[in-house]
Formats: sequence, C-alpha cells, structure tokens
Amino acid sequence: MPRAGLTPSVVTADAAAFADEHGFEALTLAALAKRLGVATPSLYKHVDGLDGLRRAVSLLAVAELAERLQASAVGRSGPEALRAVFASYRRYALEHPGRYSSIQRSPSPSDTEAQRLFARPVEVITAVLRGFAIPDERMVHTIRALRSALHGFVDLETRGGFGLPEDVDASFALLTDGFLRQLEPVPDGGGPIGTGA
Amino acid sequence: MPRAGLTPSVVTADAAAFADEHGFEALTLAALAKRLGVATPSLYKHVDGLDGLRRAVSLLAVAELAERLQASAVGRSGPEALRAVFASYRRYALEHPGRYSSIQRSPSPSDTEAQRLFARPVEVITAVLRGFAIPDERMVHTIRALRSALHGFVDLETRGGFGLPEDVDASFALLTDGFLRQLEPVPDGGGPIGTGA
DNA sequence: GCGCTTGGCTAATGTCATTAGCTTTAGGGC
DNA sequence: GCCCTAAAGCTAATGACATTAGCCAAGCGC
Repeated sequence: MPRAGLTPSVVTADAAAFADEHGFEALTLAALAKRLGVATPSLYKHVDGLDGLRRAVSLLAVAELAERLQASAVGRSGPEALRAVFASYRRYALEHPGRYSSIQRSPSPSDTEAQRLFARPVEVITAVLRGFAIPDERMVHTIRALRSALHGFVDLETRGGFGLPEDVDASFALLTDGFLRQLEPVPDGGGPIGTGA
Repeated sequence: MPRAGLTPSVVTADAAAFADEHGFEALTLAALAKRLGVATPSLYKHVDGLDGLRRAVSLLAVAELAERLQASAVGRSGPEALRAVFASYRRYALEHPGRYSSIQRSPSPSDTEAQRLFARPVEVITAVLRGFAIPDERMVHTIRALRSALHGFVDLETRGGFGLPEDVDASFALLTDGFLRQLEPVPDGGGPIGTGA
C-alpha cells in the first residue's frame, strides 16, 4: 500500500478546509481520516489527537487572519486603514467560517505559542488605532470596543443571527462609520502602518 | 426503587444549572443523568435526546434573558433604559455563561416556537430604541450594531478574550457611552417601555 | 543491497447517544 | 381499599468516536 504522504501541515490544512465546508463542530478525526483516505489512528502520527487538531487549525486560522489584517492596513492610515481592517476581518470570517469559529476558544495561558499568535490580530488593530488621537488611558477600552463590535457583528452574521440577509453590507458600513465617528482622527497622524506593527 | 420525580422542566432546569457550572459544551446526557441520579436512557422520557435537551436549555435561557431585559427597561426610557438593558444583558451572561452560550446556536427556521422566543430579546431592544430619534431606514442597522456591540463584548468577556481582567467594567461603561453618543435621543420621546413592548 | 526510521494499519478499550423492550410505580376509577 | 393502566425508570444492545498498543512495510541514508 502506497503512503498517503501526510504531514502535520497537510492534515491541518485539510482540517481547516473541512471545517469551512461543514463547520468546526463537525470536524472529527474520523471524518477527516475518511476525507484523507486514511484510517483514523493514522492521524495520530501527525497531530496530537482531536484537541491537538483543533488547536492546530485555530493557530493556522489566527495567523491567516492576522496576515490579512496586516496586509489590508499596509500603506494606509487613519480612517482608511480602519475601514480596510474592518472589511478584511469580516471578509475572512465569511470566506472561512469554520476557521473563524476555531479561533473563538481562547488558548490556555500556559500555551505560550498560541498566546503569541492569538495576540497578533489585536496588535494589528492596536497599530491602526495609533493613527487616531486616543488618550492613552482610553486605548485599551477603545480596542475592546472595536473588537466587540467587529467580532459581535461577524459572529451574529456567520451564525445567521440577522433575520433579513439582504442589506447586511449596509449594516456593516453603518457600524464602521459609527465606530469611526467615535474616534477623533489625528489631522494626519503617524504615517501608514508598516510591516512591523 | 422509588421514582426520581423528574419532569421536562426539572431536567431542563438542572441541565441549565449544569451548563452554567461546567460549560454548555460539557452538557451531556450521561453527565446530566449522573447528576440527577438516574440512568442515561431515562432522560429520554422527558427530553428529546441531546439535541432536544440543548434546545430546551436555549429556550429557557432566551426566555429568561428577555424577561431580564424587559424588567430592566420597565419604567425607564431613552438613555436610562438603554443603559439598564446593556447592564442587565451583560449581567445575565456573566451570571449564566452556560445558558448564554446555549442561545448562540440560532434555531432552525422551521422551529417556530424557538423563532418566537429568540425574537423576544430583540423586541425589547427595538422597543427601547424607539425612544430615540432614529430614522426608520436606519433602525434595522442600528439594532444590528447594538446587538453586535453587546454580544461581541459579552462573548469576548465570558470566553476570557480580554487580557486584563481588572477594568472590564470601565470598558463596558465606555462601550455603552459610545453607543449612546451615536444615537440622537428624542428630547422626551415616547414614554417608558411598558410590558407590551 | 541493508537497516532503521516512521507512516500507516488492525485490534482493543472506553465513552457517549440512542433504541428496544421489560418492570414497577402510583394515581384514578370502582 | 383494590385493581388497572399510563408512564417512569431500568437493563441490554448497537453504533459512532477517540484513543492506545503493537504490528508491518515503505523508503531514505549509507
């Protein structure tokens, strides 16, 4: 019998694709093994059980998300950057609902690798907000408000929490505008957001 | 062997308590049966399997939440009512994380009973927002923004998504203020929110 | 060509959900 | 007070998964 050519990356990537197609809840070792044409226990050679697989998918997802956010902010600043980040955050969740769902379980504090990766999207957001005139003592609250609005909207949308599906784009635009209106933009703040964040 | 005296209500209430203590994910027929001192299959006399149990808990939770929101809005209007609703929404989620978690899976469109109950919290919010000068065409977007902010914050908080646990109250106060600032309150709009909503 | 690492397999165990079918409780009608 | 029946609870059996142990062969390094 020829080898299947699996590696941790291949398994994780396939798991992410499966989660996007069938939901993160439906991601199971048995289902993934079937998809890969392999017996279930074989997966243990590449990932550390179901928990390890879930963790791997969430790390993949959060890294991808951070990358997207970063990319959308590069070369932009202030409101323009914030709009871009909002839009790409939402787009990522809509394109990859299973992956997005996977990052909703916060990693254990002892998992420093995961902690590091999970911090990245927040860092991008923080960097973008530096282009606004936000007093230091309010910064953390503002970041939380931003994350809340963004996550809340996307979570409700991806779960089908909004009754009418038609003008969700308009709702999101209004949310974005509303958030921007709360920030006092610096006339022309720090330059564009670079790669360093 | 004497009877355990179970009923659908008792089973559901205990399931809700279990979910609050151990998380909605951990709610399992086997665990609940053990808690009730009964064999697992016995539960089928009262609830329709695991899915039925989850549904029952979510209906219980969403009804309780609606009641809380309603109660906090009664006798108040405008910003005062909105603040009260924000606060009681968050309090419910913090006091009953398992129940709150249970209402995050939106019911199937064919489940009209669930649809009806799930609409109630939104109706309370809608009633409160009527005390503000919001143009009709913006109402649905505003409701969505409000739900997003509220749900997003509470979801992040209950999942431990905020790094520093200390001044979360301050963050929530800021979120509430920020949202209110976006609404143009009617000088003295429609009276307080009544029981009919 | 040889051997060792390692990917993949089968077998076995344990947990959980679910169904079938039995037993006994306990309340209502007499 | 006594039976009779609906229903509460039980045990047994099945099937999906996750997980562990231990076997075997593929294919790379020499």
